[in-house]
Amino acid sequence: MGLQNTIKALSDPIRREILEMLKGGRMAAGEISEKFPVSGAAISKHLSVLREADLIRDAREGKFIYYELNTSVLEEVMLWISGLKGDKNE
Amino acid sequence: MGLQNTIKALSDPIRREILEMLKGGRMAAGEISEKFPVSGAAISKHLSVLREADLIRDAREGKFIYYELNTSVLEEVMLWISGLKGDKNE
DNA sequence: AAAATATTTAACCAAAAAGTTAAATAACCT
DNA sequence: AGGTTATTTAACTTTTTGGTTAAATATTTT
Repeated sequence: MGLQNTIKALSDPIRREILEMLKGGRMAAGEISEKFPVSGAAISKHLSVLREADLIRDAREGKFIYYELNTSVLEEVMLWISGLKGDKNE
Repeated sequence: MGLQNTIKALSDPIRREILEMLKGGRMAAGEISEKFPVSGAAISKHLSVLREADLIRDAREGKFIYYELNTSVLEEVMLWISGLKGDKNE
């Protein structure tokens, strides 16, 4: 966990796009997967990177696993960047 | 260039540490290099990743090449994150 | 219980990233 | 000019990342 995991998770364009999709609300893994030209297995791995970074949370509902955005860990990134910029109001 | 390059550049811990060091003012490549347990060549490559992302600027002065922090491109990262968080005041 | 569906995990592969040492550049100093 | 210092570039190796297909797991449906 921590900043390193968060930024690493954000460093892939597919993962960022997944997060953007989830901004519109929770989605099942399959729904997410449909939008990308890569295999479901590849998306599943991206989802687990995002989950390990705590950028998303999952909830099984029957056959489906729903994913939803968790933005709380982004605060740490914002703070780090603000610190670098030397902002007064972190 | 763009968000992808910036975040990618930020995703390595050595590179982030370099940026933090430069917060204290410009430093020559060799000075930066001393602080890390990797070769000068490795640091030189990190510096070029950061330079290509425009996170640092370089200026030769005689034998030395000084690097300084450029935080302006971080704005884009902040905006992207803010957008994800759905912030009103971007 | 067997078949179908949704998703992950395993085993593997290729491309990218990060490291190394040695050679090339560039500027300074006798 | 020749030697030393600072730094980068080249060539190469190792590790990590992101992808694939096939098998495993979980759940629902028949």
